[in-house]
Amino acid sequence: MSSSTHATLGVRQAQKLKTRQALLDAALRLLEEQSLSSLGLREVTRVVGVAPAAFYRHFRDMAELGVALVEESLGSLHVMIRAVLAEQQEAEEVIDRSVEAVADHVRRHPAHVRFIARERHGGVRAVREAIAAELARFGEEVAAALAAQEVSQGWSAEDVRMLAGLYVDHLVMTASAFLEASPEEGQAIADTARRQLRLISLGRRHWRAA
Amino acid sequence: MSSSTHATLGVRQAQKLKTRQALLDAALRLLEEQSLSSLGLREVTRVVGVAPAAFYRHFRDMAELGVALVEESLGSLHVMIRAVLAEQQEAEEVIDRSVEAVADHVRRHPAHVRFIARERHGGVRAVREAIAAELARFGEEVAAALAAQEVSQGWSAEDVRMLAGLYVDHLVMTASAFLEASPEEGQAIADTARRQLRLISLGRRHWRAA
DNA sequence: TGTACATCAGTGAACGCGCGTTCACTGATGTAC
DNA sequence: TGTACATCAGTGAACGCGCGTTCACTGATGTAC
Repeated sequence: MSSSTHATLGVRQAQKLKTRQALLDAALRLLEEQSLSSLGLREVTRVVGVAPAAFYRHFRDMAELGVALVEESLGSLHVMIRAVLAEQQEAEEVIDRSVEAVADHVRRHPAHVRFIARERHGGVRAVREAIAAELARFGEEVAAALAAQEVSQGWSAEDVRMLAGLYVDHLVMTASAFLEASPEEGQAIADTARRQLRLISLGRRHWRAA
Repeated sequence: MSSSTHATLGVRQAQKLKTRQALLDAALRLLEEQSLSSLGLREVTRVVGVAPAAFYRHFRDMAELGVALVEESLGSLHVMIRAVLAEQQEAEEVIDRSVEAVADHVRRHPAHVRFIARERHGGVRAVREAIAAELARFGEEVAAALAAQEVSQGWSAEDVRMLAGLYVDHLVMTASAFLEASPEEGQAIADTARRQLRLISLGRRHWRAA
């Protein structure tokens, strides 16, 4: 049942999807050491083991492959964020849980995280825009969750959005900090991230009460 | 007196410096539309109007030119940060002044800001490391300034550093937000940035008093 | 001040190489009857 | 079930092009006397 998608697709389409995924995987791997605007189509097909021309059966160019990678990369992050937001807990617990979830996500999908950090301001417009649009959606989602909390009573929608933005930016910064850190440094980064979130949480509780 | 550096250098060295600067300027201009790892040496020399081989009289490769650009780009930012830190004012004024200074800096040096945002997590290790080292120095400087303020009495050195890190990250995020925004959007970004800093400032005043 | 030699920033031609893209093709899979 | 034809993912050869790097060079600038 879990492979029903492929089962109903027929051999030909299933094989096509497999090649497409292999291209995405190979590109993601190669992107750990370079940026999208310098990644060549031939490099990718060489790793996969298909002819260069086969690339065009799946993507118009590397920018289009990059946009597909954005969806893949932020899809998994999206799942993680929703899981954390869904839990209803004490502020302190939410902070610990969030930092843990980010660390875990980076451990599990380092290449995805690196890709997003690298291409968020990278040289390929279509990819930058896809990332910006997706992160804006995260912001809206976080804002909706924050608005539903008691602490946000009396907050303007705009203030909630500014706080959500602060959280999303902090999330991305923390994730990319974990990425470049050794396991020992990871502890220090987690610690700093928790304290930063605690300070923001404090500011939140005293907002407009100051 | 302002051109004494060149005057004492002799015609030959002065001319060499001029070409070097022309290479840096051309590279910075080309980097608005692509990333360092895809920028070619021939592209740069073509814009400057010198032979490709002349490049090697100034830099070993594009990575070395990139590191030189980091120094140039963060040098001007450094001046701006020090100016803001030097002013002793009310919290509210410091916030307004900071956001204004960042907006102004982006207006004046958009290519420098774009370069730093793009290559901070870009595909060239030496450049990433140069940026990280320079931003860490900013962090130390901000931490020292924060530690000297009344509000920080009783704060541990590590807590001051974590707050400084939050400010530096926020600075970079805000600068790159300004960069991608139209003038009208710029107002909204400035407004959001001010409120975020106000919230952080609130959290700071209630730290360990909660 | 003038002369003879040294330095060296920039030249221009040459090289081998990998790139993106095109094209007619092949042969396994899919479809109609 | 079997047959005849259509589809189309992947092939492999070919192309023109711009790349980074090398090299011996040139001629203006610098230096020693």
